[in-house]
Amino acid sequence: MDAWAGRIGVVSGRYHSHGENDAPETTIELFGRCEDGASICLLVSGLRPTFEIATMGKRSKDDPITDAELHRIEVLRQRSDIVDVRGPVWKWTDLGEKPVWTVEAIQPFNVPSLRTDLIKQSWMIYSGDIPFVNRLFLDNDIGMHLAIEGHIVDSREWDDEDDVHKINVMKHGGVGRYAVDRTVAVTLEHVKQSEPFPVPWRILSYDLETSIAHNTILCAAVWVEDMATGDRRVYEYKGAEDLIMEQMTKMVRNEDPDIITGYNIDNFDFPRMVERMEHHTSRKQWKARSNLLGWGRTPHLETECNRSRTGVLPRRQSNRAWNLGGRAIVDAWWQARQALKPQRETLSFISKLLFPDQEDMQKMDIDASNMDVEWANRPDEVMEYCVRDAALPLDILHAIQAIRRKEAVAAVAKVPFETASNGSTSQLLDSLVVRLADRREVAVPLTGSAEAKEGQITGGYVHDVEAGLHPWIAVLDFKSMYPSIMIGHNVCYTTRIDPSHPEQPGDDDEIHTSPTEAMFWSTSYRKGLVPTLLEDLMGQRDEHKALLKQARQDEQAEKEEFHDAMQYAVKILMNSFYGVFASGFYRFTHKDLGSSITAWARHNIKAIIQKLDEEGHHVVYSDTDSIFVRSPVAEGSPSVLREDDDQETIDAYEAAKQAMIDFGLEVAQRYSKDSAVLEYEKGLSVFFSHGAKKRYVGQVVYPSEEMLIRGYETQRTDSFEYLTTAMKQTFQYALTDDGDALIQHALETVAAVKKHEVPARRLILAKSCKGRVDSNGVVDFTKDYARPESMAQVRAAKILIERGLGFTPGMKISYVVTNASNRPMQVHPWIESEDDGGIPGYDGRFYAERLAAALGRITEAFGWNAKELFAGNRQTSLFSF
DNA sequence: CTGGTGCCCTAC
DNA sequence: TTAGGTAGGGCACCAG
Repeated sequence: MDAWAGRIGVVSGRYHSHGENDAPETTIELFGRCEDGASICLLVSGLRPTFEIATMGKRSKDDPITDAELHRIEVLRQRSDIVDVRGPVWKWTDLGEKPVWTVEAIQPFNVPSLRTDLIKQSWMIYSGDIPFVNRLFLDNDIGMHLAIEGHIVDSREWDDEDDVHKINVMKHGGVGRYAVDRTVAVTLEHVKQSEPFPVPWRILSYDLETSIAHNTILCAAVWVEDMATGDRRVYEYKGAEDLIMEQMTKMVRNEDPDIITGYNIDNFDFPRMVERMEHHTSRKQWKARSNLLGWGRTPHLETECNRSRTGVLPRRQSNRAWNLGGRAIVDAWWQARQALKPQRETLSFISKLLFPDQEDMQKMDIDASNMDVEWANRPDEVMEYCVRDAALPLDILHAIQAIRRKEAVAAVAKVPFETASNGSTSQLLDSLVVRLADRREVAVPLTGSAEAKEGQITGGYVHDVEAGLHPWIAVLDFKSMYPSIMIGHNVCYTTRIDPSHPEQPGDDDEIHTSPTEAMFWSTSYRKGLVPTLLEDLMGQRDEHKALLKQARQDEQAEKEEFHDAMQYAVKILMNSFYGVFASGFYRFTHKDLGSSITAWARHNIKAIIQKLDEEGHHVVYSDTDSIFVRSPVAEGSPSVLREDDDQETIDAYEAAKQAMIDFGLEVAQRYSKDSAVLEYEKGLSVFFSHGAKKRYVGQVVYPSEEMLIRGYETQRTDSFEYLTTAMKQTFQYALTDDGDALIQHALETVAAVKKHEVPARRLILAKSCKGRVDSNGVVDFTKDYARPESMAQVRAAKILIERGLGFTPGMKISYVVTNASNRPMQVHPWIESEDDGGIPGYDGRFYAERLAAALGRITEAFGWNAKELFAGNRQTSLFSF
């Protein structure tokens, strides 16, 4: 058999159980792509399913193992469903140091029932809910980029008329011939971590056009791209529905992509294909089902069709991401929504946003709401449209660098690509925390074993804002506040001092006591897992940032992109720690962790605010980890420069700016203490707020020149463009203290919309709309909304559904208010393909009122309130009440 | 008209 | 069945 060595990127993994009960074997199948471009299935043998047990109750190293305990272990060893019991090893637990035995089960799927049984027999279970594939990543300390030394057991080009290769694959623990270029067998010890490298993924993007009348698939288009070269190929399918599906399935298995994408495939294309598969076949016809939709990397087998996850057929558990054996399914809609937070979420809107110059990409030449007629009359154009819509998701994923960013997250968290793209935050952290716990001999509790968190913990402190304009504001920020608190105070599940714990500090022990009175060991006694990991991540980030800078200098674009993605991934991961550890369910959670972190944060920031105030430096605003403080500049210093200003004024402005910078840097230095680093983030020549927390605007003059807006309607995706633009202009005037122009502009914009002089396109509102679609396509809103009919976006969505225009739960619904004089107000969905969105006009009064309300908060500081803005003058309103 | 509730979206 | 957190503003709706 040919030896094979090389580097691979892992998309996802799963396991296959085989062997007899008296000689059970479990093989891990890792799927992915080799550095040379070939796809691969790696068969890893040698890992056995295990978990750990210990006795109940408190314990310390002073309590030796008793004969009774050894007897209990011996009884377990005799059980037919236990292969072996090894140990013990003394490990840290929240109830003291305990001897921990390792129990080997027959197969991974036997673990849950065995676990339950042992709990009934009063055993504590540790590491008992780690998915088997994860065990390999943890034990070998590997991530998604691997270096392998194995041997080839199968290759795509080999003929196999007499099943020789199939039998060989099965002999090495496989389920049969995999639909990959090469299948490589390897033993546990030859699976090693490699340096990260850009994996030459193959991505497939597809789009279906379907009949509105019959739900059938009319045609399909597919693009396949090799990321290494950028080469793309297109496939088109039409004709009988079952033939379309069979041909597509053959193509998928032949092209063998690692990642499958499309626009809204999670909620439309995949559910539709499964539904059509079920229409054409019964559950028993596994072969026919495989032929229609067997897109996984595994052979077409009955067992593969019956797998509830990572099998040959696409599946999903409830509303989570779809899964498929050996490939990752990444919806371009979801990625774009997360990355761009767009105002609207249709494919055409996103395309226009990302590729404004490419008009042919956006041309809407097909009436999707009338697809059956369009297909009957001009099938070629429909196909062209379908081909274009299949290509766009690839362009979108490139534009937002979605794949490389997920790959970087996977590399940092040391998980397969699929876990980074579709998994939860706690899975990413688990990967790092559990592997360190194993190395440190800390027992790993089960998820859900922690005491449930009752109610909410108190969060960050938000200082009241003073309404109005404030000149020369220095903005100071704590650098990674929560992570640095966790490091600085050694906050961890494993360092918390519980009054009932056998391990108690003596008088000489220095400990950290939080404002909530929770106590933590200092690092000199024992350093926590979390502080260790966070420090390591901080170091990694600095490294990548330095290499990024170097690559930029050397103009090495690829390297620059890589280190930027890596440093960003590290940042994301670091910021996830607090949230997961403050959650109620994580395995290493205790309610004191989260509340201590936020208590320290509030304590620190309030102390600084008070000290600054005592020094005479007024703090105008503060939120969680930031402080906005008035700088001591010369009295009468200008904070705005105008074109005709004389040199003296310019000099005074520059002097004030310099004073602010000096002040900011000085304060940052003086108030930084150990790991709590206060940074001088930026300087504002003017800061404005109407007096509401989390809503402000500022003119940044250091380190760059820009307008900074937070919270206001300009930042919100459920506002309308006309308001957003008007408000931005208003802020410009506010920051230059030009009250007259500000009021004039506000009055004009309100008056214009009142008189219907504004095109409806500028008044589109959009809000996310939940709902559940059942198998018949009926949408139920009552599970998500207390009163669905009272939600404007639901009413608009119902009109869309009625007209056969499709509805995706979670997607934004665009609508225009057509009549707000009655409650609930009348709304109309905006339909891009129709003239003027297919709406019968708009309610000018409604929009004028909303605009006046929003702008009125700003203009109030300049003497005009919302009612006056709406009326258009101040006099009448004085007498109107 | 007012106050309470449900919901969305944002800042950190 | 399903997994990062809390603080906060503001809108629409609805009961009284």
